Amino acid sequence: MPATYISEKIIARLSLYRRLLSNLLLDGVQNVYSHQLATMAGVSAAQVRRDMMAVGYNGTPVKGYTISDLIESIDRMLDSTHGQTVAIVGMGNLGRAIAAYFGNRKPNLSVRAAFDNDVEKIGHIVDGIECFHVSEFPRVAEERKIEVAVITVPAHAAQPVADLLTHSRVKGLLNFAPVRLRVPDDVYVENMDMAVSLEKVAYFARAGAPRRRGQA
Amino acid sequence: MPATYISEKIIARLSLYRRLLSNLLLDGVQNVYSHQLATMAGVSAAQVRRDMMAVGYNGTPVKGYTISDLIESIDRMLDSTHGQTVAIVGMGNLGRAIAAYFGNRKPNLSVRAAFDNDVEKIGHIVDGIECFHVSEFPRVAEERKIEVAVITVPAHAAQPVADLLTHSRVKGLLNFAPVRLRVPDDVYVENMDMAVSLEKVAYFARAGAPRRRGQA
DNA sequence: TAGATTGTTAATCGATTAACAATC
DNA sequence: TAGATTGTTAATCGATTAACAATC
Repeated sequence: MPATYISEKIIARLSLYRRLLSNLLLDGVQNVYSHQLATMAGVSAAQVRRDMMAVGYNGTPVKGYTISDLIESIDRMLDSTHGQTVAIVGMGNLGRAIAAYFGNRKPNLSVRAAFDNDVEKIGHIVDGIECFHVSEFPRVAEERKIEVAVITVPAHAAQPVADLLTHSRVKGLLNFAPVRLRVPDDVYVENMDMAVSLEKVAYFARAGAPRRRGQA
Repeated sequence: MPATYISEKIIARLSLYRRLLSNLLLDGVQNVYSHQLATMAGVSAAQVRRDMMAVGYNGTPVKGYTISDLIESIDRMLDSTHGQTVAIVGMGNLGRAIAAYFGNRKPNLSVRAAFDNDVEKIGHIVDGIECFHVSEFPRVAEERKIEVAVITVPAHAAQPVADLLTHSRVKGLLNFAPVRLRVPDDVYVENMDMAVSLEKVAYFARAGAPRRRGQA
């Protein structure tokens, strides 16, 4: 692993920190200490300080971290300079819910197209997002420079869809289908496996919640 | 940690194994080797063998694992003997999508009630699930023995809802709201943070997918 | 038998925390 | 200054894998 090795976990934490910091800023708070941010994020203060190191942002012993500057530093780390375009594939219940959730919230990471194989849905604009037939994906992906896709199709359709997407320019998938996708090495897949997650919750509701490391 | 310490990760893997094994069984496959299951689950063969130890199930060098017996062993580990009841709180787009997704699929873990604060929705049956006003949660939770809840309310409502649920008998939460919930120590929370996940995917789509340990 | 796979331990790996001199 | 917090290293922790005798 190179010196600049960035783990998946730190990226997740940075994304969370950024949201928490933005909310603080809206409340008029301007500085924050590592232990405050740690409490909000559910991690240890040492973890926060280490993450700040990774971001390359320095605080001061007296004022802690300046929130606005810190957000900028996280932006530099997480955000693409040119912006990224997201597509949602599968406009069933879940796909539409996610379209509503993500629809045009951030300029830097915006949902710009939806796809389905139901002819009824095609051509319509749902939550401000234009809907195409799946077969049009290669063309639209090229036009709109789609690099990231959310898969919300039924389980049996997920692998063929993933194949189609990765043959276009897609390099990242957020997969809600209860299937492990086979993709090329250079494609990143994050599985949102709701069935597995619910079973985990049910298990620990019964067996008792395990102590987590970060929570002293 | 006691000798019987069971981590969150192994529970997630067992849940995944079980689904994969069920699918194999439907295809008429009766036995499976550790390396086969490992490939399907995206983990190493050694990991699978260690997990089988944790489950207490023994295979044989010649036939590997007998799928039907293995599923039974996983059932014994993951499932409650008396069944568990799930509620969905927040019947917006996402809540309804999840209701449709989980609605009455498994007898052992069934969604038995939904809650919202919109008077329009109350009294209706959506996807076979009865909908109540949130204020009725304590009563209905007691009647239907609800131990697990899925939170799909807007961010600002999530903490008050979590407070209400944990004051009833709920011991496990699957939280879709982009908020870290404060809950008593004995309540387990699994966060499904879609915004964080999407940002992770966007980052690694750009930076290149990291090598994962399990994937040789 | 011969050979692939198993159960199981020891070694490895990576992430997290504890600790503390430096800092403002 | 006095005191709380920072950046940073070393120690700890837990999870994963490598390895191999035992097995069928």
